[in-house]
Amino acid sequence: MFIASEQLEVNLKAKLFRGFGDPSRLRILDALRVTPLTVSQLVEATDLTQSNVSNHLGCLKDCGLVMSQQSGRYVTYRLSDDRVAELLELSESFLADIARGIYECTRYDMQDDESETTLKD
Amino acid sequence: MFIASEQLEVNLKAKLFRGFGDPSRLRILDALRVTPLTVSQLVEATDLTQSNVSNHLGCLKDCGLVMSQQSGRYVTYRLSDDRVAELLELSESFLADIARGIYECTRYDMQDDESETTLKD
DNA sequence: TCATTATATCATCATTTACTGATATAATGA
DNA sequence: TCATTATATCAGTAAATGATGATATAATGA
Repeated sequence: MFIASEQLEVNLKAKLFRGFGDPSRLRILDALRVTPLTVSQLVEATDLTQSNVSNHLGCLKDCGLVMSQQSGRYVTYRLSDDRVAELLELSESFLADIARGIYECTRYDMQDDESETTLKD
Repeated sequence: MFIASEQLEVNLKAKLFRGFGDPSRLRILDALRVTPLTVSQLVEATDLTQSNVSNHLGCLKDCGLVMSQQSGRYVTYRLSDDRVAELLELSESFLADIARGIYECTRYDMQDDESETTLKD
């Protein structure tokens, strides 16, 4: 049995991470790390279609990763919090080391092309 | 046009975040934050089925979030890096503030039951 | 050797997700 | 008002994903 609020928290956290879990959305977020941008600027920056960008922005907003501000017919999106960028940075630092580890560390057992991380005993 | 290595990096990052992007996997990771555990201990800790846990562990390993160590017929899983826990902590801190913000900040425009984060202008 | 135990893998099904193209909404300027 | 522009939404489709039950593998102890 699980406490309802724990369930809720875990679901919310999963939703948050799923916001980051798509290459197109990561490209949108990467663009917004530099500066706030309108939808059409994001379309240009990412080479995605307009409807695709709008849909992803909806998802990102729903996950709380971005916020939007309308002025005239433009809607400008920005990261909603410094920790969004921090999460991206931390993941990049982690990935860099994972990649390094896979090539440097002989205790890692690589098989196939997948990045296996089995620790030999 | 996108540089191939950028594409690869973004795909890898998306894969990493998708590892966190499921409630069952988050519960597994939460359990492993405290201490390394065998598969059967994880089954008990999470109330998931054995095959479900094994499948999720495969996913987590593939994403580089956990590593495994076999001893006898037991396989013990642990978080692969401190930054896995750090990413979880950062997301929790973020979610806590998002939730607080939604209730406290009158500049946020809530509609429906969704956690809207539209900034009024 | 044989039965048991721990874990992994596989096929299947239902659900979710991402993308596309078309259309709707709504602000602007002529 | 009308045409244009910026953005959002929607239906349809293809692909990915998570859960389940059954089965495979492989280590252990009798």
